[in-house]
Formats: sequence, C-alpha cells, structure tokens
Amino acid sequence: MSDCKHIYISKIGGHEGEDICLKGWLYGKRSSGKLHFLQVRDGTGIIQAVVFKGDVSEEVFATAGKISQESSIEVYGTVKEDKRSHIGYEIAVKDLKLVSEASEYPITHKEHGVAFLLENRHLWLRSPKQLAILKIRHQIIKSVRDYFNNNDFLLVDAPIFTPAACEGTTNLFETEYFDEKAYLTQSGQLYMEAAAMAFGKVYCFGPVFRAEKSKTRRHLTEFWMVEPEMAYYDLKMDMDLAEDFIEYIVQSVVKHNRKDLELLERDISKLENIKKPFPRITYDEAIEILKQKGKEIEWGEDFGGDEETAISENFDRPVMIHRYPTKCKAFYMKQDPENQDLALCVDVIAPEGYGEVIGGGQREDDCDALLEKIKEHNLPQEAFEWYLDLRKYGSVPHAGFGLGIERTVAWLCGLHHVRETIPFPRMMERIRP
RNA sequence: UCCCCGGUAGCUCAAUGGCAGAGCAUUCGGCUGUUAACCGAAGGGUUGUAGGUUCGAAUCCCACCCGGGGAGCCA
Repeated sequence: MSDCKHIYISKIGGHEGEDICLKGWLYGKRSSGKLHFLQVRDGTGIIQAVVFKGDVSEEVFATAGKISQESSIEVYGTVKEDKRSHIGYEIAVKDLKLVSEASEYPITHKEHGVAFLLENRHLWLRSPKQLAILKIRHQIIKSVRDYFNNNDFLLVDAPIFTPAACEGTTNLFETEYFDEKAYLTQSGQLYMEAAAMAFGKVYCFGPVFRAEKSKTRRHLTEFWMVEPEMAYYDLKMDMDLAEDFIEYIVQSVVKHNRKDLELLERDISKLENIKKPFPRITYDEAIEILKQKGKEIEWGEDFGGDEETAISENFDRPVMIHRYPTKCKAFYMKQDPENQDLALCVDVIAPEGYGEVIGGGQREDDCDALLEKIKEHNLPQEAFEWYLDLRKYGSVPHAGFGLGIERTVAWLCGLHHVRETIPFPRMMERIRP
C-alpha cells in the first residue's frame, strides 16, 4: 500500500479506478455499524473515504472508528465515481495510517461566536470558508502583481521603518531604533514619488500600520496596500488606470475563483457587472446626492462610512469621486488650477456599501506651492527636504493611488468585516494569535 | 476616547432573588450509505474578577478585567 501514488483531492478526477494515497486530516466522521464515512481534507478539497468492514483488517476498521476530528491521516484506497458525492468521487478505503492523533478539537461544525473563532484563528483557518476567502485573497494579490508587471511598472519596495515626520505621530506605531525613535510606515507613497522620478511607472506592495483606535468592520491596525505612482500622469490618467486596474482584478477573481465565491454564497452577477466605464462624479455632485437623500452634510466635510454607503447605493459599480475640498485632503495633493479650493484627488468607493477601496490623486509638483503646504500643515520642513528635492531636480506632473487589499477582499467575498480577509488580523483589541 | 450590548459546561445558549439546565462536542454501547446522520447511556460547573445588599445572589448594587457592535478618528 505504501507504494500508492499520493494524489491531491483537487486532482482526484483524473484517477478513477486507480489505487491512490491521500495525505490530510480528518474533517468529519459518521459511522453506521459496519461502515465508517471519513471526510478527509488536504487543503485542496474534501472527499469522503468509505471504510467497509468487509474490505479491511479488523485493526484498520477499529482505527477508522475512533479517529478524532483533525487527526492527521494517510488513506489508501481506490478512487470511485459516486453520484452522491458533491465532488463526484469517493475513496473505497483499503488501508489507513494514523499519522498523529488530535486531542479534542475545539472548533466543531456547529455555530461559534466571533470572539472564540478569533482566539482560535490558527485552527479556524482550516475551515472551508476561510480557505475560500484566502484563496480569493491569493488571486487578488496575484492579479495586482500581474497587472502592474504586465503594464511596464517596476516593483520598488518601500521601507517599513520611517523617521518621525509625516503629519504628526499620533497615528503611528513607535519603536526603538538604536538611539532614536522610528515609526512603522503608514504608506509608501512619498518613497514611490521618488521612485517614479527615477523609473517612470512604479508600485510598491506591502504591509502598512495605523495606530488609530478604530473599532469598525473596515479597520485593521496592520493591513496590506498596493501603491502605484506614475510620472507624467495627471488626475484623469490616474483615474483611467484605477478603473482599468479594478476591472482586471474583479474579472480575474470571477474567472478563477467561481467555486470559492459560490461556497461563500456571493452574488457573482454583481461582480460580473464590474466593467468599465465606472461613474465619475465630483465632490460637489456627491454632496448633492447626499442632500437629496436627506443627509445633513455641509460642503467641506469629508465623508464617513455612512455617506460613502449612501452614495454607493446610487450605482451598480464602483463610483469615482474626484475633486474634494483641499482642506480635507493631505498636504501633497495638487490644487485644481481651475478652483483653488479643490484638490486633484479621487476616492473610489466600492458598491454594496464596502466603502473606500482606493484613494489617490495628482501630487503637488511645484516646489514653492509644496513648501507652502508643508508650512500650512505645521510639518517639520527639515524632514521633507528630500521630498522637496524631487521638485527641485526635474519635477514633472505625477499621480498615483493606494488600494487596500483587505477591503477589496471583503468586497469581492461579500464579507461583513475585514477581519476574516487576512490570515492573522491585527486590531485595536486583538493581537493574538 | 465615547455610547450600546455581553461574559454560566469545550462550544452555542437557557435559568431574573429560592435544588446549576439543554443541544452540540467528548467517552461508552447500537445500526451496511451517512451528508450538521440517527438511537441509548455516562462524564463534564470557583456562573469573568473582587467587594457589597440579602436568611438566601448566575440573577440586585459598585469597581475592575475581557470581548462584541457602533461612533469619532482614519494621506
């Protein structure tokens, strides 16, 4: 038996009638007198292995009857087609090897509370639903990289340690850096601007950190962001890129993860519909929509989660809101030459209330104007000398954006909360496991 | 930081001032096609922590701890 070929469950269809070996874990078990039904998982799928008393030794039959949930096992048997199976095949077991017996496994197939599951996140990952989510996350990340790699962008990794500077330090995680303090990055953007002046079209992709005391379904303290930055791009080109990029990611998930989306009971038609062009509205038009809906909002205020959801309800695909008031955006945003009160920026709000997935815009490329902004925001000029250098040595119009991976995963998977979109979520109230 | 809700068996919950309970999980027994299998039995408790009220507290009061939901915050 030990010379049987090891086959992954996802590939079982090509081996009908053959004697094979499965290497995995016991997902579930039912017994019926002279039969044991073992649900075996191996990370690629779940299949039922049937142990009939007449087919195996007494020892093997007894072992099959007492294997505990999540014990690791090797199963030897014949692949058989069976209409009753959800994947179309079963294994008729000939022999079994208990690799390691699991003691009482805490996560059952019944309902559990969120707190309990998060405390057991290291085990929760074994559940089919979590596997489907992480497979979709994998595809999203792959698509992100494929998109930029296929469109002449250079990957430039941004640093994680950053010096004290950008916009005060209240939202940054502080850490010891030899004899001085350093902070964990909350964005690679400023470094990408430097890289864009060197290489033209660049992107970074990595974890970023926010020490905000935010307790909502859209926030994590550690999350992953992809940030492209392009020299000689204006706001319109930036928006065109964001639109094309999102369409590519969504359609690649629709194409490659249909089974995972079905397992998550996602309405796939809503994703199939995510095609260019996306609606584009100005901040002023967004305010009009909110006022029509009876929301109390004044011109100049930024949008919260409720406002974003209200606006997104008017559209069946991502909506691009551009030209926010300068005062509610960051210092590096370029002012609209046609209206100094507006910034050349864009937020992309996902449909179905999933909120902002992209924030970006055209950067201030004039050295004097940028210096003025740094002073207005009471930022320490010396920390930005290198950033100002980019405007001194061959400044060009440039633009970019950042896309939050977890919010994108939550949207495509149809999840209520971002905590399930990352293997080990880091939140204000939770850092374990 | 603020507001709301919660903490009872491994898990999900019940018991609202008077004997600490159920389902699932676990263990044992039964069943040749189970799909969250089913049937029978058993074991399993410092009711988050500390104090107070009371003849008597899981239950009422106070403080604290932990968690959940939301807000603010959020390049």
